[in-house]
Amino acid sequence: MTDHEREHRDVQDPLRAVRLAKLDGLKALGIDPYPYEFARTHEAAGLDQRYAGLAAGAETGDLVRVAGRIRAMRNSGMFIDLHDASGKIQIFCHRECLDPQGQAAVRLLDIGDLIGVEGHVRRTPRGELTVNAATISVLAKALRPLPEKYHGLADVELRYRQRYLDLIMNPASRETLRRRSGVVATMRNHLLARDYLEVETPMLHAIPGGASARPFVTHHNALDIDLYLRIAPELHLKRLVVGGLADKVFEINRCFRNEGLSPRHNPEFTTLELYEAYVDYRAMMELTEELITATAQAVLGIPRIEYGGTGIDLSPPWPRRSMAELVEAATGIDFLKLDAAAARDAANALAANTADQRLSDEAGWGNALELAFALRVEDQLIEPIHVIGFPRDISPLAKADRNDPRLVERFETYIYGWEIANAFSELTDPQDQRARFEAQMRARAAGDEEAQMLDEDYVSALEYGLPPCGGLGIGIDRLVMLLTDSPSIRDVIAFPTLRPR
RNA sequence: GAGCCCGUAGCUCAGCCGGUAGAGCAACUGACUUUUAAUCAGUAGGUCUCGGGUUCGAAUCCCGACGGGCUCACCA
Repeated sequence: MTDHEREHRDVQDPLRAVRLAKLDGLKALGIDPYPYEFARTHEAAGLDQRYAGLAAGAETGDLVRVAGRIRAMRNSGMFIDLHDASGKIQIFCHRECLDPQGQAAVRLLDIGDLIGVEGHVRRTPRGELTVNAATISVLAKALRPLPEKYHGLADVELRYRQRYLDLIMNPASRETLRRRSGVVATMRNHLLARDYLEVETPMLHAIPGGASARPFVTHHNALDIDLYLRIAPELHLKRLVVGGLADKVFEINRCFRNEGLSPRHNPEFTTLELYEAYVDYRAMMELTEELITATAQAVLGIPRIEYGGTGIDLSPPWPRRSMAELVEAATGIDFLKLDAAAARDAANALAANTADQRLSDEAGWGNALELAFALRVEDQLIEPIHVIGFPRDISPLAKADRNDPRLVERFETYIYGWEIANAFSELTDPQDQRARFEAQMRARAAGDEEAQMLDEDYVSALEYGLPPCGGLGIGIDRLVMLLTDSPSIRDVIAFPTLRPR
């Protein structure tokens, strides 16, 4: 169906025609169905709280003004359930209290309309807190009907495409997105309280760096150049530390990766990235634990989550185990004792039983260890854990391990088998950084589309001197999934990417 | 990108064993004036996602397209 056909059908829709006729009826009464303001005195939850002690059957002389969306009408409109963002309040429309224009207007109201009501507060004999409407203001006439009141909007596609309807109908959807806001606010406040400076760095990059991923390409007309939507803010944030803008910086914002969609991948997703001068990755482990337990505490009240029926205790400290150690525990193979060729063979042997990927002959020792980890360890890491001892060849921006040149000072934090955080002792040696980039460029030339590109200006920045520095990234969407028991990333993103209809 | 599953009234769903489509809610008409998914009586509402095919006959069987979900691959 084309847009034009859909629009035509909407115009033909009898349910819509009825509402349009009522709209005209309201105008005929001299009522503006789309007015400019309504001065309300209370939200529903505020009234509930204030009148918690009001006895059933009791009336008050208190005049209040409330506003919200009509969600139900009973007894031919005599009782109206009015919902606002805070909750529900019942409205009573009776000729003994409601003015004549209000009585006429009620007959033209529909479920879904937004109205404002002024009236006295009472509690009905059956115990429902109620406003006896003296006047009714139409605040927005709805031309489309709401979904079914009991089952709500269940169709997942419609829930994502018409999130506004989902939010009207499904309290759980409102709760999830409110918790998301709570997570972000908690992290921001936590970092600001620790003297981190919040900054914003470019979304449009000439060279997409800071991660291994395929970027979106776009075009700037005036400059006539292609630009890339950023895959990570990392390199710009460290430039700010080089400049001494602050010793601690952070950014909470979107990244874009041109890869497949899944219940755990949206093309645009939100990360927290932060950098702190003069500390190493061990400080980042402590900070990760602080931030995540603080958010759980803020939105759940306890440092414990329940995800898909699995209870997970987030209480710190979390164990720190090396990738090689975990792989050996799972497979009996000590990759630290293998050379690159043997490691490749061992990892490929682990993949042999499944349809999994295999390593090419050029793959390094680190790629082999990483594959073994992904195949045999990753999804077993349910309780929070910091995986340390990452291979150097898959970590071009991390400083070498102090004791083992094959490794770097990097960790990833896993919860429920998902990578939630990724952090390093940042590589600050410009010559080493150039060599790492060059190795990436060779991998790229060999066909690895996700290998990182050489960013000359970033190397220049390092040549002016980046202090010893810890860096940390936390994936906000997945963290929110865990904290809201959401099975799909689309549940925690208000407007997830969908194919246009 | 591959495999499996789904698409019926505005919404939630039956019907799928082929015989021209049904319920509840929403809407409309009326009753009822202290209800709580209000109730009662009645009315109206459908290119069964779209396009082909098989058949006397297709919502139902087959093929294709479109949209979605899940799994896998890439990845956070």
